[in-house]
Amino acid sequence: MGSAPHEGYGDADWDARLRAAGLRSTGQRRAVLRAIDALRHATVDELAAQVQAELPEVSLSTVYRILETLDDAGLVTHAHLHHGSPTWHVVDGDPHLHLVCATCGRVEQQPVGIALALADAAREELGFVVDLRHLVLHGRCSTCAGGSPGAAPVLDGS
Amino acid sequence: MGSAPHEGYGDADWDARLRAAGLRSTGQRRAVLRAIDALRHATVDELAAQVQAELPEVSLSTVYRILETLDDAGLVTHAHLHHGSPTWHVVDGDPHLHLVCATCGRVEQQPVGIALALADAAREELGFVVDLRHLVLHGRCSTCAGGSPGAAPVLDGS
DNA sequence: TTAAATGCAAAACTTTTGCAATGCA
DNA sequence: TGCATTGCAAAAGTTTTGCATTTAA
Repeated sequence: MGSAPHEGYGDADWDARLRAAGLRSTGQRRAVLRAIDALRHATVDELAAQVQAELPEVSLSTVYRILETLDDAGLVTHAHLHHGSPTWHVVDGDPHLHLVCATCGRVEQQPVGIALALADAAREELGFVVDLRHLVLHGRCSTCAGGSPGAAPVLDGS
Repeated sequence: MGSAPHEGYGDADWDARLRAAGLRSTGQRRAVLRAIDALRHATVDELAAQVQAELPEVSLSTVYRILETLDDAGLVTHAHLHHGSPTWHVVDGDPHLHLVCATCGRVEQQPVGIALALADAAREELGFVVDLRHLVLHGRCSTCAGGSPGAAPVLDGS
């Protein structure tokens, strides 16, 4: 798998990845994969709407079942970026973490590099092996934080 | 800002903290605070069960409303440590982050110190102000990771 | 041909809301 | 007493499940 952030995938790619994972390549599964790829960070109902724009007869329960299957197979993954529904995205060659702004709700992706030192420290000091793909940083983006790059980190309270 | 991790609070403390926050001190609110303090990391239904062991007539909707009120007032907070329900805990003088083991499900708390460098880097390189109180590290604890402190961080895939 | 996947509907579960009764200040 | 809080029940929203039908291999 390549390492450029996002070349876009074609149906043939999804077909191949499904088969490589030992899964049947169905129209519904390819449509869900296309939807996740197109929407980047989407909830179940957003994905279902996108899929149903093409294939109206696809039911919501099918989308749930497909997501579970694809997650188990490692083709997609999800993170709990907001309250409620998890957010889904494609697993490609570039591990990344998510930054979620508590004010405007925007989600940014960043390469995991910024957190490698933390992962090393956790492993060496605590014996804890961090899965950086599931790392979510909550806080305020540069716009909402007032653009002052020197602001103190939010740290009061527990 | 006290630094002993957990001295335990009495009813008088909760009463005082509620009043200091401008809230009425009701039996139900104090019971919810005691339950959160006793259970450390608990979901709504676990808290409701704990509260109802003492005050059986307290309804689930009241627990939801109390948690929202206490969260707004800054007396408690919550994190999405697992799928589904958020996990609640008391806000005391010691900010901490959570380590969640994907294998055994255990939750550890750690002081935020280990992540200060990450917060600094995010602020300086990206202008993003991280709220360390909401930081959750998913991965494998020392027991489940096989105890080998040199294991590579989980980093394959997206 | 055959087991896996899907569509539909119902069930299960979680969280929120309306409103009358209660209780803190 | 007055208004915030609570209890109860119903509603709303989300996710799962059962089963007959369809479909990929």
